[in-house]
Amino acid sequence: MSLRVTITDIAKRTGFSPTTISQILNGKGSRFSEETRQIVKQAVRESGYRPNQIAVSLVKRTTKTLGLIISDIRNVFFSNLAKGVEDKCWEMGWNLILCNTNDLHVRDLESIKVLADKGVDGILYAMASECDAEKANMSLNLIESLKVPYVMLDRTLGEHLCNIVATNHQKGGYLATKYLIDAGHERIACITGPLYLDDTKQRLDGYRTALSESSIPFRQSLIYEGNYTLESGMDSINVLKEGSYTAVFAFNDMSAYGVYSRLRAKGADIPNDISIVGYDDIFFSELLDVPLTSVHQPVYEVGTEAAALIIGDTEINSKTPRQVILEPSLTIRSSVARCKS
Amino acid sequence: MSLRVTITDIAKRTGFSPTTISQILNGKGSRFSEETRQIVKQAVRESGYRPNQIAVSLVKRTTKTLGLIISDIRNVFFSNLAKGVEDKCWEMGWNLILCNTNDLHVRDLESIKVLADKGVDGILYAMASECDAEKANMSLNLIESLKVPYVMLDRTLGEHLCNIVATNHQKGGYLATKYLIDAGHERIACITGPLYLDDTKQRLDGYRTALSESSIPFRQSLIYEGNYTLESGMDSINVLKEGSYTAVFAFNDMSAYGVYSRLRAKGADIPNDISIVGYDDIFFSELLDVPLTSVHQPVYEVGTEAAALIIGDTEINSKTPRQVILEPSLTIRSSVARCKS
DNA sequence: ACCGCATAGTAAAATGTTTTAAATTTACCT
DNA sequence: AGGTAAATTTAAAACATTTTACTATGCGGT
Repeated sequence: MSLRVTITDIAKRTGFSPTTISQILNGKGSRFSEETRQIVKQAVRESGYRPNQIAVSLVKRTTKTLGLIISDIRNVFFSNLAKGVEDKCWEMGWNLILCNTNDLHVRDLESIKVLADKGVDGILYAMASECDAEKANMSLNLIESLKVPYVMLDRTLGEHLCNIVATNHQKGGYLATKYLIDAGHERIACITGPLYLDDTKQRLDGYRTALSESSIPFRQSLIYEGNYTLESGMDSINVLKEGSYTAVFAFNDMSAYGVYSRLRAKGADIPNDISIVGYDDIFFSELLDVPLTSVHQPVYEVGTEAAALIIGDTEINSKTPRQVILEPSLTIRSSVARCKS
Repeated sequence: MSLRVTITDIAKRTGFSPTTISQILNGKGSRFSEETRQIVKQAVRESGYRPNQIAVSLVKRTTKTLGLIISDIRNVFFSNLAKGVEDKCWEMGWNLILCNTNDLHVRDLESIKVLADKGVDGILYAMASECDAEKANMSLNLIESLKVPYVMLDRTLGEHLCNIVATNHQKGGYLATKYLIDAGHERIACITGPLYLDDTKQRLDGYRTALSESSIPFRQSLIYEGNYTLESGMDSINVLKEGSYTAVFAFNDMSAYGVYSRLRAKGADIPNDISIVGYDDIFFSELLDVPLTSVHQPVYEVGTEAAALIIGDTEINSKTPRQVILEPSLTIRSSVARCKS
């Protein structure tokens, strides 16, 4: 009384056994007469039979499905990532289950369990930025105890050795800073993300490296610890001492928009009074009144690479973890001018 | 030899039968002694047993999973929608499989089949804008032949009667136009989407209604048929006769950005020379140099409503189709000024 | 001692496939 | 004919659950 046509229906209809149908359809047991093959294929075509993937998954112990855990799909960073993942999945005939955690650690945990229950063949995990080292370890221990292959996305976590595909944040920080230095800037304010995050630290490290390479002293007073929001970008301008910097390097575009709008509101001319470099190279940065120069991360590719890593090699967790680090580049627009002072 | 602990493991461990374990865990067959219950629950807790959802799905014929078919998750419209859907799914203990079609009809079709194969309990379908009436019918016939409950998102399709949750496009078109008229504008250019799409037609209808309500003649020369892209917004300004309009109503924010930037490049002062109203109320519209007034659609709510519709009622397709129409509103910012001429 | 009934628990079937090992049929060779 | 090898095809088990229908045990009442 089932709605869908099953393999047994095809069997009855053709007079062969389910085994025969299955083997012919899967190209196994290459010893069927050509006539039988044709009959079976014909019946399948006519009836529109398609194997129930739930049953297939149960016996094959594989779902050809990936789980993606991110904090918010509305964030363009994650939607780009998701697009990359989904495109690769499609290409390989896989599917994607999306889990939005709203940046809540507990939802990270619950999502991992649910995905494991659903039998996904791999989890792509962009850890909540709410996670400190302890919480991160909790997530990773859980996922490992569940024996689901996984790869971390974008964000490394201190000691824990695991598969990861990310962009080179140190390099990104360096690129942006070096560009400003080359334009003659020495007093470069820095709007960072939360400093307990590895990627933030790495960007800051790149900033310092570029500075010291040009023998420019590092000044703590030019560092503002933000949290990657528009608001924190705005706040930074209230806090940083006016006139103490000629350029600002914001660790993401969103906070760059914040400094941009606050600076403008104060009557500053961008880039002639203050230069700005962002990070992320969001599409909209191009549309700003003065288009924003920004560090471009190959986010889409992070998605495709990560998916490829798992799909190509489900034995992934038995081998030594792999680290794929993609290189950022600088998208030069109009928000930086030569330093006049 | 399976990795995960199964119900049989719990059965052996406790000395009870799998039936007992299952019934206790599912709160069925209420005739077990309290002692037995405790023993079983204890064993479950200690072993970390969680039912294999693939097996559960096979027997229960339900997956508690929704499929979402959209053209591009990077489009903020869709990521908002997806967020709504995912949030509702999470709330109800369901999951979401995401299918990106890159706006290709063939991928719509294939996605529908794959989702049916995976046994999703419902499909949320935002039809590719590439679809004309014929293709749309093909999709709908397929999905109906597969007997998967579904609801169309945002875009209606002429004759085919089905569940749909969408926003009131006619009202949106009216709202925007009326606002411009109230500001004294009479010659209002209109940058539409493809005119074979129902939602475009409806917005245009709203525009005409507002016009005729104020006895302003409709002029074909002020209509530019775009395709919802930045480029088509830019192109429109090249095509429309300069000076023939004092305001423009773009049918989405993206094309509004296009007219905005082209107009600015020509030295126009917005809003004093030309007023602009967009449609979508994308987050970034607020960040523009002169923030864009735009029709706000409750996109997130379209997602939650649609998910709720299916989750709450899997018998959905046996009943008469339901239409949920959400109302748009106008987000007023700074891109409209009183008409001077 | 037997009946009826409530209580506590379980065996077996079912879900739709794949896979393994075996059965059947055909063909060929003496 | 009889035997063996090769060519086809299939029965049954397995995957991990839930569900249906049944069994077993004990107890009170006559």
